[in-house]
Amino acid sequence: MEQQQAFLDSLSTLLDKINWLDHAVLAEQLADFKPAEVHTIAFIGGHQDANVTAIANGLYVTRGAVSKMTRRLITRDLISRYQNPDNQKEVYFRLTSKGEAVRATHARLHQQFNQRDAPVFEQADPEQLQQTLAFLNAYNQFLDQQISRDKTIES
Amino acid sequence: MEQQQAFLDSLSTLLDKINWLDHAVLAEQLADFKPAEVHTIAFIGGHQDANVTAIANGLYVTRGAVSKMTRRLITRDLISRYQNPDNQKEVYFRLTSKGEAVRATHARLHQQFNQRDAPVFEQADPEQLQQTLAFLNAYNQFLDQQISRDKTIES
DNA sequence: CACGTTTTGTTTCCTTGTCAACAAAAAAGA
DNA sequence: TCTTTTTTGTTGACAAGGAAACAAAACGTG
Repeated sequence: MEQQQAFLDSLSTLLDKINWLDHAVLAEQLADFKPAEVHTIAFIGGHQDANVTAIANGLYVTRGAVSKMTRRLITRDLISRYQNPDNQKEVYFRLTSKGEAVRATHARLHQQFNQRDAPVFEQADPEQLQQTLAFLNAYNQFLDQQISRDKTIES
Repeated sequence: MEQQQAFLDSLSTLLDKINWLDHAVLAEQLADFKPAEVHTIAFIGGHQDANVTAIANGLYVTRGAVSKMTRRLITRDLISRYQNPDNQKEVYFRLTSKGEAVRATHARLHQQFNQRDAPVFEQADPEQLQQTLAFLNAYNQFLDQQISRDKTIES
């Protein structure tokens, strides 16, 4: 049990630190764009025909949040909105050329972040790394089960 | 490099899912309290003589955020504020009995969350678990170095 | 001690997100 | 087909936090 708590604490602070470091660079290199804007642009750039619901699920935010964010990105000419002729309900998004430029910069910075942390992965025992990935996968699968079980109970 | 990215993705979505599941229970069992309120109460309950700066560092938020939150918690009679006679600058906090009750409920729910995920830890190879914790520790230490290096460069 | 520097806490404005209520479209079922 | 249910996107009120500017207290050093 203490091990379990230690794991979770380790995990949360790890991500807190990474975000802290990344954020400083992002704020400087993509100064004209808010973090959430870049985040959404990156997702749309990586997922063809993404609609509001898909983006919300992918970013783990509500549809309301996505609806507002996409509206802003459209007015800033970073994404464009389109629909399927035989579906008047769903709304899809794609990047404009301006949005694509942001996505490219973001991808470059991400590689830079990876390089920053690369030593940790190079110095680690490959076996240890493998074991870690395996455990994270197992945990993720377990949580997926829990979530789908929750959803069926709710109904 | 793909391994590194896989690791980070795995990690982020893992925490997203845990938060999702926890949040549903918290919202129901501690309906009168916002997540951030409970979070702050838990920290103060676990750290004697916590001042604004200490809480901010511990929760990875700004002092401004803590200042606002503590003000609210005081008006809701969940914490109380006190100072040291020989220091007119720092402000410390402790839980009221009402706050203590919230902390206790929160602790109980946390145990419940741990029990929910216990199977993952029980079924995992102890060696695998050990390796995972070791890797997380190594990564955390590396980031601590990076952060302190950043701070010295800034100056 | 006195003066400049640092630390601490607060406040204001802005960004981001949730929740809940809603309307319109699509899907499901009788 | 017609009706009911579900899905999808939007909006408004509000919660939460960050950044920057600020005042007051504490510290450091000549």
